[in-house]
Amino acid sequence: MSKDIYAEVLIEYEVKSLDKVFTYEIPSFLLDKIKVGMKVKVPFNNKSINGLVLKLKNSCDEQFEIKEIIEILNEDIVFDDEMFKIAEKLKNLTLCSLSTAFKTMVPASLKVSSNKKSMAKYERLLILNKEENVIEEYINNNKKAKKQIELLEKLVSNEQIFYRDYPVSVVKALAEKELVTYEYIPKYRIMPKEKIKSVVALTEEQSLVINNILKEKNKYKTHLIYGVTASGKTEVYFNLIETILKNNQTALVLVPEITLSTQLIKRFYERFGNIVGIYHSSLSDTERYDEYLKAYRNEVKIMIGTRSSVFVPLKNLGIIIIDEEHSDNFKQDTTPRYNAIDIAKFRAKYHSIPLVLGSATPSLESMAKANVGIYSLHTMKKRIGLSILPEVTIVDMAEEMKKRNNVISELLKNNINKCLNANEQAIILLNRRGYSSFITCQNCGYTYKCKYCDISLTYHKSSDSLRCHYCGYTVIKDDKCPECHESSLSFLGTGTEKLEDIFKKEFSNAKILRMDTDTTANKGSHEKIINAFKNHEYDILIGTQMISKGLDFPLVTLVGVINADASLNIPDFRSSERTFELLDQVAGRAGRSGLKGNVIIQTFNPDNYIFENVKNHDYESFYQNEMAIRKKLKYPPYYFLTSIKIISPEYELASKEATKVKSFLEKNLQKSTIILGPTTANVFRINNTYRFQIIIKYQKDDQLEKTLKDLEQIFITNKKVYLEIDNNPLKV
DNA sequence: ATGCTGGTCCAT
DNA sequence: TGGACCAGCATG
Repeated sequence: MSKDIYAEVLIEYEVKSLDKVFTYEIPSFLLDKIKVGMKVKVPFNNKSINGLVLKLKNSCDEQFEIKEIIEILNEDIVFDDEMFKIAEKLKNLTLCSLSTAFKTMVPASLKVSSNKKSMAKYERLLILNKEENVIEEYINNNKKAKKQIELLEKLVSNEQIFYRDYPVSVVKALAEKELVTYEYIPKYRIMPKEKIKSVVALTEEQSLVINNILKEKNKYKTHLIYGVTASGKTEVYFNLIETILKNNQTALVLVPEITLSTQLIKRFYERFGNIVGIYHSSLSDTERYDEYLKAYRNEVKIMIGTRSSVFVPLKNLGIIIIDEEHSDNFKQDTTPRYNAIDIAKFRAKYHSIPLVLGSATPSLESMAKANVGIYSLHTMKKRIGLSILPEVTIVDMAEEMKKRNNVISELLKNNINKCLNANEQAIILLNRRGYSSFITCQNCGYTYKCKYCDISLTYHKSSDSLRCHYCGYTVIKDDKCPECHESSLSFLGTGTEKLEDIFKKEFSNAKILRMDTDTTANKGSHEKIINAFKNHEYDILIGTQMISKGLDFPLVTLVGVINADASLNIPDFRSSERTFELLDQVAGRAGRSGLKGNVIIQTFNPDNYIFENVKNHDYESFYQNEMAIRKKLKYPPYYFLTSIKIISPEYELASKEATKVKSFLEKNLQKSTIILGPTTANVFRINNTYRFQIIIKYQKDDQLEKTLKDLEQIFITNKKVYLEIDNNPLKV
């Protein structure tokens, strides 16, 4: 048999025009070393660049000059068959280049490993450096050094002590005598020394779900766990994973956002110890790389992470769990626009294992699939422990306006006061950050708008500036209207920042805390705010949707929603679904520890059907109502969507090309497919580029994939017009 | 993506 | 006539 002396190499440049393979010769000194899936350095266009070996072959009938591979780059990770197939899948789902697909799947530092470790996120854990009898002896001989002895005794009794827990002098003294030393431990991996055994007795409901899923643990199947809040989904996950581990398999757990899941992660550590890995975007590059490698080397058996961890190469995968499956965060909103759930399905299929989706408010798509039997549905209706569902009241703000209660209704005000008097806590939701959402001149009607985008600027009082929430463009506010030079600028639309001011005036004796993207910009500030509120250092927490999820504050008995219309009026067919979910979630923050909870929702549209459903905590009715609307309007889950944006810095060009795209689609897609547009996109101008949008609605169209690929091909050479194709977009 | 080619244009 | 500049092209 002749040796494979040629290699097909994928070039690392992420451009569509280079989305093909180039053949290289393998030099003799690398002949038996190069394998498919390795990173190599190759000469390309008079430069030496990185590439990935896709295939080996022993002949090459091509007529051009063939160059030699220079060297092998990183041998830590060699892509296996599954990774190749995932990359291919990702490419087909999102129409990205293969190179982009691979880059998306691996941590950034896989390029070339820079071995410098940042210690920033590490803690120094003290450990005893001598036999216990030596320590005892030291303790007996040095009775005066109280702090030192206290430290040593704690260590002897297996307590966790960190370098920072004691004065430097104390630790140094002991370290110099070589009695203690320390090791660096990644902060996020600090866990209690004792694992907590599974002591929790399962409810009947929980056991049933577990058994039903495990019955089919050796085949691909998507399971939807529809479990109301506090029904004990986590315990179900734990039990599933325990069984999988016993089988020598591994588990992948996806969560929407790591900052909201610290509680869950802690419980995982307590339960499973150091076989748990964490993977998300706020780890440093090195840390991400480490975690990735640990999974690859089968050193961690459970990986918890956000969207991108769906690509982590766990060995012998046995189950994939996606918690809060309805979350938008599983879909990436930059290219490649993939949905982690789709990738999870692909991997589950590849391994013939179960995929478990869990939520208290499943996405309509998932629930619809469960209802027609594509997913198997597991329902958990019973709440565990003390928590009782709070009472929800809807307030008609039109009525309140007549009484001149512009922001805070009488009912909300009374309830806040009641809450404060009882020394309990309140959460106030306002889904709009900044001070006021726009500034208009009362004299001439001038409104501040972004220079580059088609968006009104939001006023931020703390910096006395106006900011574009799309591109970040910032200007300082003038004292007078820049148009007519009158002092008639007025602040319209209330944001969290203004609300904080209003609350501070209205409830002057209460301690008020605000949480939104502006107050959580710094690392760790998110946790700080949560902890401060949990410790009852504050009475009222004001925030955007950030405060609606996953948080558990036992003393919160009141939840107020200032303006439910803010999210309801977003021009998107999913806005009702998002609002229901948001309100249901935030309502769940009230009364979690046996205290009775109250939820007050203010709206100008009290007749909207979703409020009735929110009031009764009635997901099923909401589902029925919303499904009827989706059916009528031909939206998902009844139809699939694809969005195509045609983007150009030249208005005329964008418009013209958009029309051409439309006729191309009409020519090539099936008759049953609906093509809408082109219309100007939701935000027509962003960063000085104009965007038109075409929406494709279809139930089944065999021509779609090919047509979209052809369309991309046509635009490859067009440097002035850019296409943005989004299959199954979450936001239209 | 990016280095190379070959053309245009203009000052020397 | 040489060089600055740029669009178009090929990259193994």
